[in-house]
This record gives sequence, structure tokens and C-alpha cells, in this order.
Amino acid sequence: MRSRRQRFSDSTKQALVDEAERLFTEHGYSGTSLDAIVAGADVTKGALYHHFSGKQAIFEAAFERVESRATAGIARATEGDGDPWLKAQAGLRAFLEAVQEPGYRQIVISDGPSVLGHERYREQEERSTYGIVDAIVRSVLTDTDWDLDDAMLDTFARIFFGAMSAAGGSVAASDDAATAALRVEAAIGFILAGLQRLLEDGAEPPAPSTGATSRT
Amino acid sequence: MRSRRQRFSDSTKQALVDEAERLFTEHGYSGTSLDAIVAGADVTKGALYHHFSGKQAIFEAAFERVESRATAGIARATEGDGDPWLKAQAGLRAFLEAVQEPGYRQIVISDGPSVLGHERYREQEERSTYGIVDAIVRSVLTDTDWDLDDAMLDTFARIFFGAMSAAGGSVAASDDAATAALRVEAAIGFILAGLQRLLEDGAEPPAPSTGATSRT
DNA sequence: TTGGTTACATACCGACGGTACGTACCGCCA
DNA sequence: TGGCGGTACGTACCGTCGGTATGTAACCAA
Repeated sequence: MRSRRQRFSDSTKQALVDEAERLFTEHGYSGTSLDAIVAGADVTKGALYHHFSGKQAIFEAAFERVESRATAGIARATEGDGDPWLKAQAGLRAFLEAVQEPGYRQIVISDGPSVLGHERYREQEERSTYGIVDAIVRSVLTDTDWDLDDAMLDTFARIFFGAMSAAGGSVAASDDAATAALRVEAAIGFILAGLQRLLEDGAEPPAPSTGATSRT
Repeated sequence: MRSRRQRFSDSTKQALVDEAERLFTEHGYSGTSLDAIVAGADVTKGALYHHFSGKQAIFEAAFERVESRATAGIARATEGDGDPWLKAQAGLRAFLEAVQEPGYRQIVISDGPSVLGHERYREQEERSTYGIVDAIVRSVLTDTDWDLDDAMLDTFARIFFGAMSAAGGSVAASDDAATAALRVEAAIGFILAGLQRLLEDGAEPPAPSTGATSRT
């Protein structure tokens, strides 16, 4: 059991992150002042700077919380075992769901890259939503006869992650999110079906063409 | 011929945008002060605020310049007529090239969404790189027997644009950009091959499922 | 009890975006 | 050609915000 002081400290920190997430979601990073955060959390800047090194640090705390929520939702949909292709479909559905949350859109997608910087942003994503997508793509593609190397698997994962992110954005921006999501599922499902067809037909695995003889 | 005064004015404005693009590229949006911009352009804030309504406005001017350069490069690679599938490949190559420019990465990809906001950002992209991708995807898919409606075409365009953007990012972040680009071309080429195969086999066109899932 | 540490509060600073106002110069018409 | 209006800036200043320095009360170990 933590000491009484520790518990007060924890609740203060939590109140700060709560308010930060709220305001960052609603007004964006630059539109949110530290004064507004500490006012909403009913503390002062002293408390904030005791728990966090600065504005970027408390943003990152809110970022991690939003991401872990999204990750949990997707992970729940893809856990257990079964046909990887089916799990991929379930994961896509959960992904499209998670990406529509306002906090995720604003904090993770919009402000995340510019505030954290590409480097740190990628590190974070690696451990969360991208990590899941990567795992699924790998399980699907290593399940085949193709013997793809690590770099190639990574390339496919990046491509699918980008496709799903963009699709999620268009779903979120759509008037009718439900049918937009169905369209996305149909489109990506179709792309997957194309890959499966190539697999069944015993097509040669994708490999980077050498510079000398570029094939069309 | 513009008046002498007008020409001076134009050159001042251009000097401001030049310097703004340089600094925004190097230090990002929040890392660049208006004082630094006007100092580099050898004018004062009065001049800047005469030509632009504020920091966001001069950022948007730099944004448009960077985007139009990228767009021109891609458009050049895809102009003329010929097999849409081949043009798609040429466009992809040019896209991967353009997305590696530091100005594009920082100004358009990283800062663009958070500074301009989703709405305005999408408007800008619609008129430039995304517009080209959309046109290519449409030309490829309407060339088939599938009679896809507008929303479905748009969904495919968004998905491919997202895939290419993410791929471009990984190429730019890679140590060996050249081979990374080849891997991306192979992966996307493979996906396109899958779609072509489905087309040749007379597969049913993708459509939003009404509840039941498609084949596994 | 006491010394030290934790968990804040308060006061303040410099930088930055933005504004108000002044001014020199150009083109134009009488 | 001389005055006049507007353009194209320059200068001085303000409010806000992120960050820091310092003070202090509560808590805990010895």
C-alpha cells in the first residue's frame, strides 16, 4: 500500500493528465496553455512542473494514454488464435473503430508527429497500434509459401498501416461513418483477396527488382 | 509590365516566403519565429504583416510552394497517355522521389496537418499530390469491367494514397533509400498484380458487404 | 523531536505572435 | 509641378505563454 502522500501525488498527476487529454483533444497542442491545464486540474504550475518536465512531457503522457486505449481495443479484437486472414479482418474493423475517437485523431494523428518529432513518434507507434498491425501482417504473410525477408515484411506492414490509417481518416471525416467503414472493409478485403489469389496460383513472391533488369 | 513599386513589393514577398520555407523546413513551425524570418529576409515585421495576415498565412504560402513543386514532379512523370497500370507505376516512383525532399517531409507531412487543421490540409492536398493519385487510381479502376461507384473509387484512392505516403515515409527514414524504394515498388506492384489477377479471372467487384463477410 | 525529502504554491522572466501607429515613396491628376 | 491619396513598409509596444527560481507546508525516517 502506497503512502498517503504518494496517493495524493498520484491523484494530482492523474488529474493533470485527465485535463490535458481533454484540452489537447478539444483545442490541439498549441491551442492549449499550461495555465488552462493547471486551472482545470485545480492545481498550479508548480505541481505540473513537479510531475512533468514540460509541456511536451505532459502531452506525451496524454498521448500514451490515448494510444494504449486504442491499442487495447484492437488487441482485444485480434487475440486468441485462428485463421490469420480472419483475424486481419477483425483487426481492421477494430482499427477503424478506434481511429474515430476524437482524442486519437487530434492527439495521435494530428499533433503527435510534429510535437514528438518523427523519431519519437515512430517509437511510440511501434509499441502500440503499428505494432499490432505489423504482427498481423507478419502472421498472415509468413503463413504462406513465400519466404519473405524481414525488410520486405516490414515494407508490407508499413504499407498496410498507412492504408488503414488513411482509410480510418476518411471514415472519420465521412458523414456516414458506418457505410464508409463498410466500403473500406470491402476495398481492403478485395486487396487481400487479390493477394490470396496470387498465393493460390503459386505466383512468385514479391522481391525488389534489381537495378539492371527492371521488370514491369 | 508591373510598376516599379509593384516589383519591389513582389520581391519582398518572395524573399519572405523563401526564408520562411528555409526555416520552417529546418526548424519546424513552432521552432521558427517571425523575427527570424524577417531578419533572414532583411525586412521587418511591418513588411511581413503587410503581405500576410499572420504566421499561419506565411506558413501556408510556403506549404503551397513545396506542394506545387512536388506535384509538378509527379505530374511530369504521369503525363501523356498509355497503359494506366504503367502510368501508376511511374507515378509511384515519382511520388517516392518527391516525398523524400526535406521541405515536403517537414512542412507538408509533419507540420501541415496540425498547423492548417484537418479541413484546410485536406483541401490543399486535394488540389495537389492526392489529386494526382486520385486521378490515376480512377483511370486504372474505371478501365476495368468493374462498375465501381464514385464513393468506392474514392475509398480506393484514399487507401492507395495512404499506402504510398506511409511507404514514402519509410523510404525517407531508411538508411538506404534506393533499395527501400525498390522494396516499396515491389510490394505495391505485387498488390496491383493481385488486383489485375482478380480482374482477369472475372472476380466480382468489391462492394460494401451488407453484413455477411466475403470469402476467407 | 528533528533533519531531510516530497509535493506542491507563488512570483517572475524572456520570447514570441500580434497590433497600433508613424512615415517615406510612388503614381496620378489638376 | 505641386499637392494628394494610397501603397509598402519601419518602429514601438502589448498580452500571452512556456519555463524557472524560490518559498513552504506536510510527511516520514531516525
